[in-house]
Amino acid sequence: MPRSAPAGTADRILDLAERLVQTRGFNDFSYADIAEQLGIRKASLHHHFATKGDLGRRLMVRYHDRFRGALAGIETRVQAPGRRLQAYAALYEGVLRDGGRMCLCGMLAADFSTLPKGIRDEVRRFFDTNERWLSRVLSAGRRTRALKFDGSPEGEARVLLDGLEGAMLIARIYEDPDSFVSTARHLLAALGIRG
Amino acid sequence: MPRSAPAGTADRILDLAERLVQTRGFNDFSYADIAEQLGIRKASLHHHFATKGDLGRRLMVRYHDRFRGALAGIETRVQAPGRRLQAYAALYEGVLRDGGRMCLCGMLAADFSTLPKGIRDEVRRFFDTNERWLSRVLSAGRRTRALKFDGSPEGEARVLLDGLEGAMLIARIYEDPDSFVSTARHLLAALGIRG
DNA sequence: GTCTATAAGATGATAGAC
DNA sequence: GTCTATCATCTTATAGAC
Repeated sequence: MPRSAPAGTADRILDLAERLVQTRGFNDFSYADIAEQLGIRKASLHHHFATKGDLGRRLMVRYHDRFRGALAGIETRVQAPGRRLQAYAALYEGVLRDGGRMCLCGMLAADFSTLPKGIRDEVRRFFDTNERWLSRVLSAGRRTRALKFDGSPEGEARVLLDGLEGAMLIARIYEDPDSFVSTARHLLAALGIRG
Repeated sequence: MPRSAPAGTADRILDLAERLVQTRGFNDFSYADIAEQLGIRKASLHHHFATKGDLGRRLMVRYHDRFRGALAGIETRVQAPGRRLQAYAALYEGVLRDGGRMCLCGMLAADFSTLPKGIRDEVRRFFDTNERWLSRVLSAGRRTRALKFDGSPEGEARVLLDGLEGAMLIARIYEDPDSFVSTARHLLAALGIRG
């Protein structure tokens, strides 16, 4: 397990790109934006990420990995299915409150038709991961009667995912994170989870 | 009430721009795209819409007007609150099935931070209209016990709006309109509406 | 209302020196 | 690994003829 020390230029580039994609979209930031904020020249960025498609794909992979880590962390720290879903929603809330960011993959979903194929595949995989995780939590929760819902866990997982992404999307334009929290609470309450 | 005859160049421009924004986003289409599809030169477009911001704003106003018309149409044709909400969801479904389009305003919500102020205001107004309409239907529906929900009509309206927008956003990347329909059904079922 | 011509700026990307 | 210099291309927008 080498390196994790002074962050590395590549990671600092990804940090800046991540924020830019989350707030402006994939096509509405440029190498010039990153170069300026990093205090480096545009040409140097190409040494770390040959093309913008490259940058985007590796950005997605890192985000996906981190998100998987966050989900694993929830499973370690939190046991009750209802609390796990609350912690899940809190992940989204944190992103939204951090500078009015959109979920990286929600933003890329909007940009989808203009993305290089490699990035598209990663975006789908991200949502697959989320849906599977939610399905498992929902399924286990219903088995122990901690959660209640009709229909398939997969369908219910999609309702949650759709609702949280949409709530984020719209709360952003009103600069009103509380609106997101309200919808999240409604969605969880429908499963029998009390705030 | 003059004119509605041969569509007019301005309206044909808006038709093309509308589809482009809904599929690619506001910053990812150009005057060149429209000029090509319309068989006209780029410079001629500026005669009808001086700037791209102009085009976007007038696009929003037209979309908002039409949507208001569609909502009024539902109120005329459909009486039961549950059916009205089904008809409302069907509006979204129609857009999604028409070439995998995103709701115009959902797309502009993603583009929000890069939009000219005039367009931003129109996008917010659009969502305001939707939320008010939904609130009224929900409120009336609960009064007659046709619909059931806890909390405020406004909060419930936002849950519906968020859910439908998010369901559209994600169904698009899987090219799976049925996924949207599934989430829409779940959301309506939670209000006591049976398909 | 549409055209040609043109402008000024941004974009992602490359070559080659240090 | 970063730099300067350069590139072709695309972007919105304008001037002025027809």
